[in-house]
Amino acid sequence: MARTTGSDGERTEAAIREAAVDLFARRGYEAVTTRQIAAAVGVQAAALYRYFPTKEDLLFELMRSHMAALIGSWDVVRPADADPVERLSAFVDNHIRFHVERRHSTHVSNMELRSLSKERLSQILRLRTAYEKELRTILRDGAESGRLAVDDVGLTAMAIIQMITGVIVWFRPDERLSVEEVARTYLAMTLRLTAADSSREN
Amino acid sequence: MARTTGSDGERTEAAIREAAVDLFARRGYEAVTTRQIAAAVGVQAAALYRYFPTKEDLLFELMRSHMAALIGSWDVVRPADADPVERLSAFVDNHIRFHVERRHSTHVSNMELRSLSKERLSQILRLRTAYEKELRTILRDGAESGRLAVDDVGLTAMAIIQMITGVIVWFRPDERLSVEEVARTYLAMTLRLTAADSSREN
DNA sequence: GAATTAAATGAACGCTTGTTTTATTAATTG
DNA sequence: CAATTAATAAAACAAGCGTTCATTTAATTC
Repeated sequence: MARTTGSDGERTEAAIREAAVDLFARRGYEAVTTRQIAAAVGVQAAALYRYFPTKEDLLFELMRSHMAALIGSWDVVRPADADPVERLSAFVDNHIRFHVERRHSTHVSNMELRSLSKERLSQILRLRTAYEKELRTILRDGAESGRLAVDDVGLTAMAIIQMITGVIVWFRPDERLSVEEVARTYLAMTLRLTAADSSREN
Repeated sequence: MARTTGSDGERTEAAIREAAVDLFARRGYEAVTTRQIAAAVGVQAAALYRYFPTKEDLLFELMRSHMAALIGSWDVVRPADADPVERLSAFVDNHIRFHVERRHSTHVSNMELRSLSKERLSQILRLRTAYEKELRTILRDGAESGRLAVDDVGLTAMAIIQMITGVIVWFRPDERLSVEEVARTYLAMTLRLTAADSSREN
């Protein structure tokens, strides 16, 4: 056999991405073989190389598109000139929803960084830093205007990011909690954590 | 050559553990080869098998002893019959200090769970659950006595654990912050997060 | 309908993996 | 000092790895 009936490049590539995200998230990049990915797609391992030059290229592309999607999703909902409390609320809400919907993808992007080459690692980290800077800016504005209590902007930003990203470790939809409830509870914790003063005075 | 002058089983085993923790933490269990561990110790790969039956046995033992040490360290400082706020403070403080001192070990225990067999995975998870239960108990007591504001005990426990464990991701000693400062700041955030009422009334 | 392009196969490559076996030397014991 | 045990080296093992190559078939184009 060679080319199979009904085969389509675009569909195959999409299937490879999905299978790879799923397997990488579940078993880890290093533990997954190209033959396992191919088997999940329903092709031979050699077929993968039509779409991605190497296994690492595949990993990198998954991470790159994940980070781009994360930044893009924040760009859509980001309040233009709102006060810090409102911006912080929007950030947390968007972050939680995005991560719950993309658990596997997030897992890969957070856990498999060490499998990237130096150059590609710093490329992904640059995207991550850009995203985290959004939160730091909100916290700084909040601290300066007195609407938020922030001892240390960098430390608080990391603490909040860790807390709200951690949702993917334990949360599974279809259980006792809905995404809405989880997002609301995390938002409440974040606002208490920053002692958010919700009385407007601008 | 065979046995080398000055060779000592206990020292070799300890060196294997240290080298393995370090390499597993840096590059990931699957990416590290037995030959790399052996090279870091200064022996041949076959020598490892005098001390650990398989590579997975080595990983498991590192995780098991890490979790045992964590639980043991809490046992030492745990306040017997103190009020919830004081117990929560002690828990966070101990957790931060332990994890900062054992970054590599924590990394391995948190990230390499999927490389364990089913049986061993549940053994480690049982230890982890026992540890986390301590926090949940504190939060429940605090909620019932009105000293802590906790919407959802399980969710809050996970959020706090994620936040205070996340310190190992970014914190490096010898930088602008000391362990004491970091522990203090995280404690302050935790207490605000739970809206801890520090006015005693028992 | 022939020529071309796209999509995939199947076999093979060189290399590395975790592990086992065997032999050898150092330290300890009686 | 002889016998035994502990600690290692060295070499080999089969299995599996990511990747390449030549080839074949399906779909498209002219």
